[in-house]
Amino acid sequence: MSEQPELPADVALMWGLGDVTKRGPKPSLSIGDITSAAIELADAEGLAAVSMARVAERLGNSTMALYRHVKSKDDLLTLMTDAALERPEPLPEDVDWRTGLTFWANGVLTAVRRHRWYAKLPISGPPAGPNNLAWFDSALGALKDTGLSEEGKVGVVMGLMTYVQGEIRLSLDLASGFVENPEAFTRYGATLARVVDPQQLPALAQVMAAGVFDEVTSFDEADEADFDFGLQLYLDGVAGFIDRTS
Amino acid sequence: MSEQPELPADVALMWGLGDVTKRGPKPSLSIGDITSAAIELADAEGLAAVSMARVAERLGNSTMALYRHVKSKDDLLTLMTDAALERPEPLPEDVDWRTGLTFWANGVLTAVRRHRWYAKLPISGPPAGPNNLAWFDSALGALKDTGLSEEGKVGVVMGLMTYVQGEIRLSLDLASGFVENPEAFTRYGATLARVVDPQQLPALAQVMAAGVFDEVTSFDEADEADFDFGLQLYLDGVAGFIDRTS
DNA sequence: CTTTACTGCGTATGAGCTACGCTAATTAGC
DNA sequence: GCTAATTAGCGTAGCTCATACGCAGTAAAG
Repeated sequence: MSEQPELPADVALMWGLGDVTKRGPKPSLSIGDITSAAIELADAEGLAAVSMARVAERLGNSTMALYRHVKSKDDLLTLMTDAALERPEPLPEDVDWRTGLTFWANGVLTAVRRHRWYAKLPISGPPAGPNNLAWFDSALGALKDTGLSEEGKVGVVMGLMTYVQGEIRLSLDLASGFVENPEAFTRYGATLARVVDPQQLPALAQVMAAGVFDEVTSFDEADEADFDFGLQLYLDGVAGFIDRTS
Repeated sequence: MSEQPELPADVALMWGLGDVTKRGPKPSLSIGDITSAAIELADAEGLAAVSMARVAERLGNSTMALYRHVKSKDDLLTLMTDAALERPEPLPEDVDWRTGLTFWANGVLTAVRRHRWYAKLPISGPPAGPNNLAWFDSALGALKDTGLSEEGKVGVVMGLMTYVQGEIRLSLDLASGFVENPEAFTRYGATLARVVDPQQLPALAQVMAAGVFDEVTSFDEADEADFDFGLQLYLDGVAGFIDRTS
């Protein structure tokens, strides 16, 4: 009745819209419990540690019990991608779109940084989970007073999401690469020096000669600055777009 | 002698700078053979099909033979990330930086699109393989005549890489999500309608009311347009940056 | 009280990565 | 040419995983 069957199964799960039947034993597990346990495990020991057995163990249940609530492991991973985002902090009142989007982008970044495994999960479709949509809405809301068409707003937000996505992925991948093998970073300048032939890669050689890769940056700082630099460039572009279309 | 031991093992592998010893049987496999076989397999059947056993089978060798050339499966995946990029097409002569970077960005996109699994592989460190560095050099070269400092160039290119990375990942993830489960896309508008509460997500509801999600776009086209839209916004920002600093 | 639907779980299967050690090939040094 | 050193290929086996299947117990429905 209240539930048409049109919703994809995983979307229904994320919104907690399963069929509510009353027979049988009370479930001792909820999807939320399972998802949280999986997230805690991933936070603590990395995504590789998330096996159905380990998650079940953490919940004091058997491995196969999980399959009563979740169709497959991939299903669980999808749930994790939405749950990990949590709800966005509401935008500050009465700020211009640029401040709003900067706030938003930094919010996404810090939300995701709490879960270093996030970037390793594939995105299986357009945003559909409650948290993902809340973030989507929040970014669109920041463009409220720009006079852009709805389609224009979506384009701007998509581009921003793409940039932030890229930054997240790069940043998190590099961060875990750093933990695994710091040498690759601290010795980066030296490595390039061994390997780059100025004849073949002249522009790169020139950058190296200027000493740009010499300083062993603390990496987290460098990253933050790069993110903001690229973000502001993108927002400059958006500003031009808004001027042009209004 | 000619090889200091300073290079990380995987970088040495990518550049073909292993120690050259002469004793023992002639290897019947080269690292290049293994990498190519793995890439062909991934192209044909997806990344999940790339197991050490399948790769070995394709080469007519036993599984364990591979481990004489490659430290682990992760090692092999790292090699694949560099090899899959191939060499960049040289930039057209005498074009301005903007045309150059647009050409470059589209080049990356098409190179990577040949390998749909690319986005699923983690980036373990800063660009160090021969192909990665060639792309890096190519982008830096496009900024040759801008008067930017070397550091400024690196910043601009990093931002661009980040954007393109994000686009690649999103685009490829969504594409494979589409193959797997087209409904999630064709029914996206309907799904949102079921799930979005206009009170809680007003900006999103407004976009939906404007019908932006109604047309079932052919998806590939939509994607291409989005990429270019965001790219041009970013380059607008870069143009401003160049003006400001010269 | 019986039927029904549903939860939890034990078992088993098959696939995957890789440590270990053996065999055979090839070259270095004499 | 002969011996020792070194290395490639590979068979076996151990471990971890995801998950199909079916059984047993439980709570609501009739």
